Amino acid sequence: MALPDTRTKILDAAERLFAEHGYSGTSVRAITDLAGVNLAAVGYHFGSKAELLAAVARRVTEPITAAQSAGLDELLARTPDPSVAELVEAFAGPFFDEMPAGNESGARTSRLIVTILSDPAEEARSWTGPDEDTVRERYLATFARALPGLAPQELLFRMRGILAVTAVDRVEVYHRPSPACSTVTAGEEARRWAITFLTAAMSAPPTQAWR
Amino acid sequence: MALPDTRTKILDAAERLFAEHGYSGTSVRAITDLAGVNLAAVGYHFGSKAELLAAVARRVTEPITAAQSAGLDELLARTPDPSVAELVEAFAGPFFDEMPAGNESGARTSRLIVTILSDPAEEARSWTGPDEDTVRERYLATFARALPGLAPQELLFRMRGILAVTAVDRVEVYHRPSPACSTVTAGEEARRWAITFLTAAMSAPPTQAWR
DNA sequence: ACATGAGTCAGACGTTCGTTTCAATCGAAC
DNA sequence: GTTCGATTGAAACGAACGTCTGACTCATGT
Repeated sequence: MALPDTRTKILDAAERLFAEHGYSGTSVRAITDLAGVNLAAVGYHFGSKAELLAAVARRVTEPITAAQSAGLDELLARTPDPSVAELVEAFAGPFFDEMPAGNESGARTSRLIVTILSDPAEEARSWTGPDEDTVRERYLATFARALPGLAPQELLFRMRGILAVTAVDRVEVYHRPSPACSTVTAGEEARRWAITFLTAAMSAPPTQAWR
Repeated sequence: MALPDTRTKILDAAERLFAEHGYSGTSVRAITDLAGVNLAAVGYHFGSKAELLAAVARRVTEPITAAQSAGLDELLARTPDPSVAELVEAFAGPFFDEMPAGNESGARTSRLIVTILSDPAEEARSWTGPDEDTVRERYLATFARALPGLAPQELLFRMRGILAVTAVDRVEVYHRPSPACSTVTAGEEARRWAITFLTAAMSAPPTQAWR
């Protein structure tokens, strides 16, 4: 078993700390301390704190984007016109697959995605590649075929809703636990709830007629 | 027309900067510079940066929470068993009312709510009062009556979904003024779309049977 | 006229920030 | 054994951070 190299140790520590405290709230020193490496190693391997964040973000989102793309490929190979439920599953599923039930690192990964997506820091918004846009456009087009009569703007609104629910659900928007729900929701259960919730939402009749 | 006093000027500037750059990303000096007041005024009027955030957060959320509470009162006075659509409207509506179409300060308010709700900084989580919890519990109970057969955990999941959609949609509105969506950033249209989306989602059949 | 107290001011406190420097170290190629 | 590029080490850089101090302003009450 080979020890992780300095670069990987930095990425792991940064992933954890960015997820817990955000970009501005995490110092380079805290990262190198947790990683057990020298302070200058961040500058050497990544150039700057902002580029480190970009590397962390890419490492986390790449498998998700790839799974979304592969899922759509499979779906379209099976049937030319997938159902809304199938599309929701293929789009939202990979977010949950990164977080198996009881897997602490998976929970941290989800938390990281949310933190980065919602981080207002300028550095947290300029790391995306063209893949994310491509996948989103492909799903948009397929959803449009499955939901005729829905105006493009409203479809876009609903797709943002998918992202919102899958992502923000991972954060405890209510930071206080409700007395009604003391038990933590397991990953698999949340996945099924989200699919149910989002499939119904996506299938809603158009708010206003279009065409 | 009376000029705003120092305390209000600080609150206004802090609201804007916290919304744009988050808690950790905003310095006290940036706030006082924008407000045109002395640096020490923050310490004098609020004690610390964390307490300033709490004051900003309370000023923004209080009218929303009050409107949610009043809306539920009206609804229950009209009918003992409101529909899911009515409940969604009463719960999610006030978030949109804070952002009239074309109102820049309203957009900033929405952005601030999201930023504070999702800010991982410790200081961003200790400002809520008991009102938010009370209102949430009341809606939870009424939703539970309108949706028999839905497990409490799944109901809580769905209520988080409401917040996720209303909140994160505002982020996108504020940050991505893409030309395709510039016309739809109007508050009233997004409001109707959200109600449609969320009513369908809340009305979905339970994922698993309960009781 | 004078004392009072809330409010404002410039300035400095010690700390932490991201980044940089440069010497020391290592492994492999020659 | 020597050389050399790649990596790590300790230390320091200037800037910015949140907070605090003590003097100053000024309307108000006496």
